[in-house]
Amino acid sequence: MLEKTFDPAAVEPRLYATWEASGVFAPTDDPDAPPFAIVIPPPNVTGQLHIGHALNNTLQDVLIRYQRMRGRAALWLPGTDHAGIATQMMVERQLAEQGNIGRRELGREAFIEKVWEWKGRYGGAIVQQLRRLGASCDWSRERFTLDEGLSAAVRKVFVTLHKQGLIYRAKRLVNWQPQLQTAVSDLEVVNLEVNGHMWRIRYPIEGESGRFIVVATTRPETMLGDTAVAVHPDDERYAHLVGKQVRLPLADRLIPIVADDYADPEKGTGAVKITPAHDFNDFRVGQRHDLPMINVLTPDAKINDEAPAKYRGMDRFAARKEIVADLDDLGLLEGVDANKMMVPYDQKSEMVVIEPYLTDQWWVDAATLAGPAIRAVEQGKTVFQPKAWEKTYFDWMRNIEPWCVSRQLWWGHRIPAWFGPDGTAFVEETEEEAKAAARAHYGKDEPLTQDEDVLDTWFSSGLWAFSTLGWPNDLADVKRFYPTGALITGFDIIFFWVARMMMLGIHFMGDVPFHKVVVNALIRDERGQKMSKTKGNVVDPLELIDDYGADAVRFTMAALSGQQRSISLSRQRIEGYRNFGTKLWNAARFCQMNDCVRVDGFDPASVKHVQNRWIRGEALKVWREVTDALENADFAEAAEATYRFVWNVFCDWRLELAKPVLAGGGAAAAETRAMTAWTLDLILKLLHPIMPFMTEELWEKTAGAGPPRDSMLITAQWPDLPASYADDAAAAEMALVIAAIGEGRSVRSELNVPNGARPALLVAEAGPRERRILEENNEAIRRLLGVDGVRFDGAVDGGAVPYIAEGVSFALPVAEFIDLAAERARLAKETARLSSEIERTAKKLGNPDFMARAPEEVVEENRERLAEAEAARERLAAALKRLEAVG
RNA sequence: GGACGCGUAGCUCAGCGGGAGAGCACCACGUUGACAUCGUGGGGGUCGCUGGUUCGAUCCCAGCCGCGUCCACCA
Repeated sequence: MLEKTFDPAAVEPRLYATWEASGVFAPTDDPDAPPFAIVIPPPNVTGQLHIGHALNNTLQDVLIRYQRMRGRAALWLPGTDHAGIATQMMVERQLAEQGNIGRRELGREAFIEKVWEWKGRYGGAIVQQLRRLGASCDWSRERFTLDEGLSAAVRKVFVTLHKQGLIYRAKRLVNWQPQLQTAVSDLEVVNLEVNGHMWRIRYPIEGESGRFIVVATTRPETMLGDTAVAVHPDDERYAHLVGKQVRLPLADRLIPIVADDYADPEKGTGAVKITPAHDFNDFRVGQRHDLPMINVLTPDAKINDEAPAKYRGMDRFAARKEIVADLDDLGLLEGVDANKMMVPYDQKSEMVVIEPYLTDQWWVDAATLAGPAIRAVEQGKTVFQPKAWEKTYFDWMRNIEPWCVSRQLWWGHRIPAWFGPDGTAFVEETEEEAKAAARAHYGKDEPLTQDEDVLDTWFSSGLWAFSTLGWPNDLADVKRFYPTGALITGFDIIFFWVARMMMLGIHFMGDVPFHKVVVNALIRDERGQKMSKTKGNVVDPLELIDDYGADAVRFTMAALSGQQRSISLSRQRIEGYRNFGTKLWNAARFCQMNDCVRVDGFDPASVKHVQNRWIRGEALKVWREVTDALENADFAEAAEATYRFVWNVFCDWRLELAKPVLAGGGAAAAETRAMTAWTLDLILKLLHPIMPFMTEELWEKTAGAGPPRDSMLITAQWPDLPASYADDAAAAEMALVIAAIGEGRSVRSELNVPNGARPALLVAEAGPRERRILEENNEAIRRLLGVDGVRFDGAVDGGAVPYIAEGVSFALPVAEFIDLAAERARLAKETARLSSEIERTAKKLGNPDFMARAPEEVVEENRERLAEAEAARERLAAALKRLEAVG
């Protein structure tokens, strides 16, 4: 006998261990099985499972479990990302906390060793957490972006792109993170609004004592690097000054006034200081006018030696204050205004102001790679779901900028470039090849030094769809599983990751990395607030799993996944889905108590009893719904369809109506038992992708009775139901009995068969109307409930109204008779409603325009509606009359 | 500044040309019964506002109001 409730804490770890040990997570070896692969969006190796992972990985697991049951060679390839910046920072922080020497003192090799040590000890916690969620990843193929194989892929891609001219080295402005002292990509910068100032500064015009040109700036310290002042060529106010020079205050340098379209007469004073080394727009102006580029900052954003001695070594913000004060002293500060402005911050910390900074970096020609990636989506080779994300993808791809891929970090893939004594770069996969290339170049051996920098983490992630499959060394899995079936990910990494995988996948594999991108929403708290540590509203999925079990969490994730923009998560919701699991568990318990055991060779096509024919048709319906939903990666629909079927069809009606039949015994009961067991089995299969633990447990618990199970549920075959299961006649008859019974009050739950008691049909309240309905449908009910005779015996002691059938007695204890006044009011209201409906519909059918232009089926529908409403009104009128007679 | 999306029951959301739905919450009744409950019934909505198209608009179009997100840039 099943326990009263399912105990996730005890069952889930046991089942997971069984699955994992049995090797079912690996794709089948069957060469005829069509392949279906998903690569996991690799979580940071430093990461902890958060609610977004729970959503994302639940959906992947649902899909892969479904495909596995469908008989595909289903591969879910897991792994983690080395997450250059995040990991390096974490280990550095830890070193600092432990009072160890810093990274630079430690030296590169020793530091990297420390990071590996850290990874060995703490890294990969998240892959254990994924197991708790039930993720059926093929752990035997787990990958890490810094694995040797993936590193080989990175080197090969980098070198190939370089030889194709798609990677190059250039000195340009980059987004510089001064705290880490590395370049970051545009995507790693976030612009935040802050209350700042705009200072207006007088630049004295050379040779015209006492005359100034006033420029406005929000970053006065950058003036030390000014190399021009620009005005608009058509700006008459300044036309006479173009070509003259100003003496740059404090720096005491002469710089020209140039005419350039960039200067906007409407903005500020119309004259703009040009600092090519510290501003992206100014950089372009500088290039156009061939201006010098003077960098005035050190890598940690202090003023450098290009500046007057006074400011050297000062932090950029301290220098700002000082410079403003000095300008004021010189009478060169015209004014200062409060100014709301957007300031670039480091996206990770949102604390460190990013500085445009002039450095040598490696760049990927993203615009060239983007072309085919755009076309692939235009042609539908890869589709986004929801489709609206394609526009986001196109907008970004069509305006893509070169991608800065070098990072001045230590933890990551070292750039495979070696420099000769004259600075010539030799980009090769190995040092030997670089040496050979250098020898060919110089005509003799020269000492080479490898580039100190590493690659952007997203460079290796961009290869994930094929590097994890063994490319470039072992192509067997690449041939089998590439392109993958679907990518399921959050919209926040469409640019970071999806776009790069598209570009690199198409370029190197000649085909898209995945046919479908399922984009899921951001999860918020129950009040719609973004979860954040500072707000303290972060929901820990592991805690939820502790409290409700993984199945409930998974079901919640699937059910909410349909929401496209954001998902509001509340515990109440999870609780509701946990209750759903309990409902199913108890339905199974009921089946067990009533000996609903699977029968060898049972064929649902052969069932005779109308209840069994009906549930067969309902089963076909839900099977279709769930299968279609999963084929379309519509997880919410799959969840809802099973929910409705299990609760509202199977439990509410099927099991309730089966009770008298089961109690009646004989062939009808036997058939009903077998059909019930078959239906339960179907439910377990349909629900397994979403609720793997409970369904597997029930599968196992029901294995003892009936024919032996030949496999675990996880590898059971997804059913394939014949269309012939649809039985319209049975559906119609059952609709009748449901309507008849359902119109009475409190009937449904009362169709219970207490243990050891005589089977009884208990109706709490049987008013005149219920009695009438039961009488009128006596014949149908008799047949459908599978009893030989049903007789209505009238009230007993103001309490019970027994039905006596052959061998079965149904008692209808009447707690209270219906409040006749209320019932009369209800009927009157309903009659009024019907009247208005009849009036409206009749009017519509009398409208010549409607008759002329509405589609035939709509007209027909309206005719039917009219007829139904009229019939219903008549019935009600009669009922009302009878009621009045009773009253 | 550009783009995308969203305003439907108290809450979270489905629906998207042919007489508005679900879950939760709420109220009432029942519950020795497979059910950490469960069941039955009920209240509650001019489907953001204003126009337009249509025989017919919650649904399509335009404008407005409110909210959210992304991108760009602000000397």
